[in-house]
Amino acid sequence: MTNSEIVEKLEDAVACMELLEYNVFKVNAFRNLSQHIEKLPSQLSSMNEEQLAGHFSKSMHGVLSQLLATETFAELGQMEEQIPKGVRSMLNINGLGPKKVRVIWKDAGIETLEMLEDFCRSGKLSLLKGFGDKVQQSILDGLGFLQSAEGKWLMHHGEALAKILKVEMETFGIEGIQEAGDLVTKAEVVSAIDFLLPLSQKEKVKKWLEIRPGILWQKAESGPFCLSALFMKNGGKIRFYFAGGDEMARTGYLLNASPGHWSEAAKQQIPLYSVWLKGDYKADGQLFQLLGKSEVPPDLRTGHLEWKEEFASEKDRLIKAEDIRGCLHNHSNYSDGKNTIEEMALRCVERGWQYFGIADHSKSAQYANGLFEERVEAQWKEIDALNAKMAPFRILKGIESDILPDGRLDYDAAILSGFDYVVASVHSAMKMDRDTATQRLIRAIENPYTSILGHCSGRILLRRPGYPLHYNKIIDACIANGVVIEINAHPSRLDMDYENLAGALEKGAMISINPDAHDRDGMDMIKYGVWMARKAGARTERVLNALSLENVISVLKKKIPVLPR
DNA sequence: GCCGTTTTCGGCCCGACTGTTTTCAGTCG
Repeated sequence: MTNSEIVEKLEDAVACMELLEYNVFKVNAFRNLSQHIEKLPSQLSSMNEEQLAGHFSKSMHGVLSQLLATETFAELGQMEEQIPKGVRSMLNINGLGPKKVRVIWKDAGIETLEMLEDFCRSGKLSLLKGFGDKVQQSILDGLGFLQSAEGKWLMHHGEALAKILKVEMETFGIEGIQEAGDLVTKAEVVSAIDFLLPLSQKEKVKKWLEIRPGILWQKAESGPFCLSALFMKNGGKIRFYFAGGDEMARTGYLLNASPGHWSEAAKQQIPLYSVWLKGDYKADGQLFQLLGKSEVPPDLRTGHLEWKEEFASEKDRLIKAEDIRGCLHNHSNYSDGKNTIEEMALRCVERGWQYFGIADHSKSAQYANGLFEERVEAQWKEIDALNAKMAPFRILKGIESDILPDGRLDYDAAILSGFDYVVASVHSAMKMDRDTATQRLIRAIENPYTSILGHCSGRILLRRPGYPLHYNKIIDACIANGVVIEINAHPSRLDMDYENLAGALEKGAMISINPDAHDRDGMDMIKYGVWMARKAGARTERVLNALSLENVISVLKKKIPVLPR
């Protein structure tokens, strides 16, 4: 069992305990344990009993030993028996916490999400004590969002699962496995894990599906060229497409392009469909030759860029992972990160980067151990000392300053002016309407100390939608005020989304691809931001952290060269 | 349940919003 699987189980336990009204401090002890394990650099499964006993208290050691041996623990099993699964799922609805869910469960006798939906639709929920029309509507909205997210994976989770499945299948003797679909087109989220295989492998895949625990082969939904299956843990789809030797490229192309790619081609009277269907080709490159077009890699088959006249000359100028020279939105153990500033910086040096910016949480974010003024100054001193030691590598002094509900930042000018740059982000009061939320962000953008607008919509993919915004106004304000737009590269955010980002780049905005790393490994997440920036059409010179240190500093001082596209 | 002790039990992070109340509980980040 991996640490993250253990954390999942502990979080399940926390949810159960809250629903069963356990002593809040016991619940917190489990929550703290879970957070502690999340931050551990090494896997618990690699520790022996003696080491475990040395690291954890007696009772927590007992829990962890059981988890490692049996993938669950006695108390969790007992709790799960007492609470219907549907009741536990209700905690995933935005705005519903353990107290309200308990009332829904115990007072109204609601045990499934379907029952909850009916109850809300009939207007009965708003009659319960402590509930009203707004809560009822917000639960209905939440249920809708939950349904739309059901059975999907964040990209890093989908990628990891696909990798495991591929290795298992290869070990089973299945050959010629290719990933396909969302994993290859690098979609925002993975709505199905798709594989493409030679037709000769179909019987072996069937045999593998018969014996693989946790995956349910859906025979009724399978056909001669596709086996469909359900990943039981999250209800997600896993599909195995098959093609005869000559048809691999044709089938692969069908799987590895988004609907927009086809519709935009049709709109522009490009004969993609007829060439795809009848053309004589064995690889994608030949297909594009037949079309007389420059080859479009799968991640750019979105319909946004690839059929434009200038694509052939532009595509090599799009940002690539190797163009990145540093990263600017990261957290250290000063706030809620796991590593020291030096550890984070050293990882950047290992990656061959020239600079690194620390942007810990600001004082409003006390839940994340945000920095009061005294600690900011202590951090600056530490950074100065590290810069003296690590030159010519450079650590920039940043902060992720909270945007307060009225649009002010949460430090005064005296402190803000001391940073090399300020990432302004929203972390609270996210239920604003479009006009109010837009005004709030614009006020923050107009703050003379704001350098980068962080994760602007506040969305968490598959968990909550962002607040609505007038994107045109936000983008115009960023350009007018020399504020760089972040693409938060964490696969749960990818915010600003690539479609709005494309509009921003068209207008001449500058972007920064920020991993929002909370530990050294978190910097790997930058690749997902690069993927999205490419879809948005970001050329290297429009990406702040692909610039040299000297140019980064000049941009952060608001000297952005506005280049026409 | 854990921690830190003045060793045997008291305290455990918190500010602010939202929707429901009519002064506050629940939720969130």
